[in-house]
Amino acid sequence: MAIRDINRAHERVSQLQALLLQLPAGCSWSQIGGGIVEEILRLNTSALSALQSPGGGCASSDDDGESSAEKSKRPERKGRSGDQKRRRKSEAWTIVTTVPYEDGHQWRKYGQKIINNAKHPRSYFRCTYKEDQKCMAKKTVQQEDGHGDPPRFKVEYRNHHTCKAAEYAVLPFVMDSSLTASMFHGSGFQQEQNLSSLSSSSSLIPVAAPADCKSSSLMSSTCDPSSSFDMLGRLDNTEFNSLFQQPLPIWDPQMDLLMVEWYLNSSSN
DNA sequence: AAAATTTGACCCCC
DNA sequence: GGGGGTCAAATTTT
Repeated sequence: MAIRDINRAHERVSQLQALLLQLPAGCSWSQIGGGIVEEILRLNTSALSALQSPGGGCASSDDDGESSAEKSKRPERKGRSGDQKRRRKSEAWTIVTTVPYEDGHQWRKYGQKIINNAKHPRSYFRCTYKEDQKCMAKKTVQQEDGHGDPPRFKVEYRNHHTCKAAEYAVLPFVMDSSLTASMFHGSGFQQEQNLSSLSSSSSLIPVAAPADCKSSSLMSSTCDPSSSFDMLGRLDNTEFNSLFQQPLPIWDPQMDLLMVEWYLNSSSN
């Protein structure tokens, strides 16, 4: 479906934009690329709204007539004698996002399951480098019932990445809209000066926000309700402090995940 | 050919 | 038993 492809392109360009923001301030590549990215995002958005005008009832077509009469019996499964101590508590954390698959890490899907009271199946992913680097990170993705247009997904993570690739990963994420809006509008955060000061900071934290957050000056792309990735900015520790009224932990490869945890904790109140 | 996904079977545990 | 997580053969993609 064309709309899906455009949405996908939008996500990827947004990611590219996130990468560009990491370049040093005033870097000409960053500025040129930023302009290009902005234009692509604009084109995507207008193409999307053009395509979506004939109100297509995107009733999720549930094709269920799976007439699998015969199940080929698989050879016997080897007894699982190797019992590794798996009583690790294995802490898990979840986020809600419209971009569940692109989170800066590489994942390999290893299963999909229909869940009892859910309309959509749940997908299971593990880190691509599980084999060669013993990285035990996993995640689970499930689309929430209810919305259709910008579908929202619950992503549950287990185990932090230990692979080398985690060092370079960036995590743009989207979280609950009401929470985000209140954060960006409160706390006397000056919205006008952001882009320049943000891009000159040394250690930056990726932040993304949903469509209904209108303070688009944080980032160069504009907010559009039909896009799945509306706003993305980066904060240094000073800005983080004033925005969230909390000291910024030392940056490390897992910072993205720590930040998500903090968001979630502060929202459950 | 190699890597990733799909998909039903298997397994654990409530 | 059955819900849900995982395995791995078959299939698809690159």
